[in-house]
Amino acid sequence: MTTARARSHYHHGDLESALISTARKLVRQDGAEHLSLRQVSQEIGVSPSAAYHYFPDRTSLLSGLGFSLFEELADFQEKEISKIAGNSARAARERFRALGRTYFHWAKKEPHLFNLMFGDFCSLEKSPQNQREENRAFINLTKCLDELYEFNLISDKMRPYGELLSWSVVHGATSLIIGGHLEVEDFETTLDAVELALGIKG
Amino acid sequence: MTTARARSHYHHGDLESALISTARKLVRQDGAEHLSLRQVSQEIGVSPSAAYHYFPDRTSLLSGLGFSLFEELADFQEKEISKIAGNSARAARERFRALGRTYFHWAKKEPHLFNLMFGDFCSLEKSPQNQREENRAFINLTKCLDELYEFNLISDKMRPYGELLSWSVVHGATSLIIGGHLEVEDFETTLDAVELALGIKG
DNA sequence: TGTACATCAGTGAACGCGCGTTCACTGATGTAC
DNA sequence: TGTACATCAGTGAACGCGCGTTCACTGATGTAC
Repeated sequence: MTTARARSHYHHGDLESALISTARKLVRQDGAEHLSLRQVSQEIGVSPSAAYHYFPDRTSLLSGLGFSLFEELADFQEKEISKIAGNSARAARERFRALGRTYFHWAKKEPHLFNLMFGDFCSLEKSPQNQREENRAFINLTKCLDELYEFNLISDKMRPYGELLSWSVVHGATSLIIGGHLEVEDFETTLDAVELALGIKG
Repeated sequence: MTTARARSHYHHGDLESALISTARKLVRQDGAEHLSLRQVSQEIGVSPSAAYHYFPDRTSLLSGLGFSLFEELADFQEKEISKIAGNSARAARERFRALGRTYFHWAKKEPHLFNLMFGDFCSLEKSPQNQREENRAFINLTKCLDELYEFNLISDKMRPYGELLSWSVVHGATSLIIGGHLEVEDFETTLDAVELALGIKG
């Protein structure tokens, strides 16, 4: 970006990604509903109309940001998972919990961004891109459950419900906690409950 | 309202509740972020400043609406539950599922309202009133789980997780479905999973 | 290597808008005597 | 029962604002010859 910017004062060089990252910064602070194109442009130091070369309107900038956030979450999860090495049952269990924890921690750290991804379902049209990134996270979950299953840590009866149950519980607890309806401590208890439910422990 | 309105053309008679119910109507259509006091006033046929006798600002009107929505949801759940009579294990199970279903159906029918209650966590300050109404729904859940427990339908091991697990799963699946990340059919599967998890069936 | 020119990526002024909120006001109400 | 008056619940004009979006434009770039 520094080099790109050095090219010229007139041409920004990488405005599209600057728009996304500045939008990220502002949504992070104020929430998606307060994002304005003018504010984004001003922050970058570019005229208000420049953005229209990249996004037809405000909504599609938010969509673009949404996509990049799904990427970001998946990256974050994969990075954390990869820290837990080993082919043991123990490691598999830890990876499973890590998967849930990273989801929660990310949301807890960035509630406004989380809300853009999952809360403002109406302003965010469901693009095929988002679908794809979501699948990436979903595939990670499936891999993790398969691994547990191979170690006989999930009962046959429960395995088919693995993805749906895990994602719903983790997402639900996360939402309710950042919404102030449950306590932070409840998250680990919830993970315990899922493990018990799947037969992983107990 | 008709009689109250008939009193006079100048004095509305019941403006406070008219503000809430009109706000409800508009949020229902357009989402909370698009609610404007001017629009609400205009809809009622009252000057834009009249609302300030009842709500100090836009945000507190939304809070007021939020409170009334928690009431509404609890009412709806209680009404549906009460349709299922009987002191049998079977009835208890049906009441449990009904509790989850009403939550989901309500959200599915009114996604914008649901989003105001649970999604826009940032704009809605957590009033003691909301707390109370939420408790009402929570108490219904506890009663239902206790009943199942008395019929030996929940294992000792899982009973302590009952509320947390049920609420998280139901809330999570609901959010993900109205957000377009899961399919409508997944909701019943999710309920099956919770029942299996708690030991209610299987 | 130098130049003409199409294309790209910005500018900046202007549009019309609806918004939240304030203020001094006034019409209606109901109560005390 | 009638009247004076404090209180309540509205009015409507005005404020200043930031917004999304459009448009004709221009400066920079890079490519073909």
